[in-house]
Amino acid sequence: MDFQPLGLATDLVILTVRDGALQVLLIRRGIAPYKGRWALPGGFVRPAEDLETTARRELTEETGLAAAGLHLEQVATYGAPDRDPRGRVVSVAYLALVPDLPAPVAGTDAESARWVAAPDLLADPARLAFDHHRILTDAVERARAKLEYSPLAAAFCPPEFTISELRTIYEAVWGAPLDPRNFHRKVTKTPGFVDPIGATTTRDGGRPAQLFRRGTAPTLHPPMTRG
Amino acid sequence: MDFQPLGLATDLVILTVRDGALQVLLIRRGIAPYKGRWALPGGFVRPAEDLETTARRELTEETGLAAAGLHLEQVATYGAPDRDPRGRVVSVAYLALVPDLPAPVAGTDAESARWVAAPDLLADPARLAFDHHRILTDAVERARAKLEYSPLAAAFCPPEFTISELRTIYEAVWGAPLDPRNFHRKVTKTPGFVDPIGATTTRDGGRPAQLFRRGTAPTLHPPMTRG
DNA sequence: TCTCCTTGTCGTCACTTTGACGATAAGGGG
DNA sequence: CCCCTTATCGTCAAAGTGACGACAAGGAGA
Repeated sequence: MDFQPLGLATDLVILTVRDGALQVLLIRRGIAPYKGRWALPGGFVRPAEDLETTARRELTEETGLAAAGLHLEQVATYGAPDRDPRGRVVSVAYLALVPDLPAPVAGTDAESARWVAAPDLLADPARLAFDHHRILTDAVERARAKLEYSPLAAAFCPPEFTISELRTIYEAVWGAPLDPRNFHRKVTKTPGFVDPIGATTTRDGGRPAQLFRRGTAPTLHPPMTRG
Repeated sequence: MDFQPLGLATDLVILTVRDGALQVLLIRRGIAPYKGRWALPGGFVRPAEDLETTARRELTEETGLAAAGLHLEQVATYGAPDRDPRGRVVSVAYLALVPDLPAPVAGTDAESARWVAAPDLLADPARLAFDHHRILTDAVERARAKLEYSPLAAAFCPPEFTISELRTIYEAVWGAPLDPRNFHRKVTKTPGFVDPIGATTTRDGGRPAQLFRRGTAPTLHPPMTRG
């Protein structure tokens, strides 16, 4: 066996859609290195703790949300020898998708945790600590790709949602407007994407809209088309 | 910092297409645990060695192939606390796609390294050591998905190949026959998938076939359709 | 050499899906 | 009650797909 001085951590890319924009949860680092800089939330894996358990624990700690129902998936692992100046730290990155709920950044003071618009971060490779810009880039690309072939956009929505609300998610994540009529047709005709709940809502104004729940299909056939 | 007794390893899923079938390179374990069982090739990450460097080094060691031009990508990281009875070992899995070349399992004796048909392995969760069945499952699914939206099938081929040879790759990886005429139309009409080399070959028998090289498109629009 | 066999490549045709966009439905606010 | 907003349905042409016929161009064997 080959044990060496090595830290194992997970970093979280927690995405939500607020005010029609894709946002990432960042924390301001209180200690060196990169003290005072914004970074992805993360932490070390405890002995005998599974990687996903670590990620889910941190997700709860940072957002105050019950992590049980939230979507969480592994994205990639980053292990460049010099990625952390303190020593060898290998980080497993996870992507979490959370709905835009009332109590977002609970449990931490507002100074040190914030939602930040993803496009701004992606445009500036130097704004985040460590290699977190790369992690964020990979995670956002993963999310964008997943919206194409999975019904995962619903993970950004409350349990019951309208087609328009779902479209808002796609537009925010993909960063491009979609035709409401074609989107409606596509979503309702793709088997297993959404199931009508039988009720309507007027919370978006205008004509009352049907409410839907996420369907059971693991993948969409045919997929949604980007660009 | 939080250093704990921890091993960091990489495991390789090296895929090729031989005799029209998708095959995986396995090695027979010479030491406990799982002594005598078949397993994915892998090894520990050296101090100050990048993860991908480790993977590429092992790819060369196991196959005898110059790893420079081979496709190698990270798949996922497996870190269940009990996945290795010797202690906590976290493994980063990589997927390699190699062409069916004359000197496949060089540098090792034939007893301890072998190409094995992937479908057989996938069908029997108990045949591989550790959690390697899960790793293999994830890696093969990744490969199958990538053939849909990327020109990666060419990584299984020699630099110059015919459309039929490419179709053989798809059929082997997806495990289903494809219509030669529709496949030909699709491949040649998808921009950036393949570029004609201007020469022909009769190595497949029958009418001479155009030779192609892999195109430059990173993704296929529209994608190839499975099932 | 000629015929047949094998594989490669081009076409056709019906059907589905997509993108663009007009039109109508059904609430709420003045 | 009119108008504004959003929801939802419909239409139509263009593009893509699946099924399959037909011909091209080599090699093998009679």
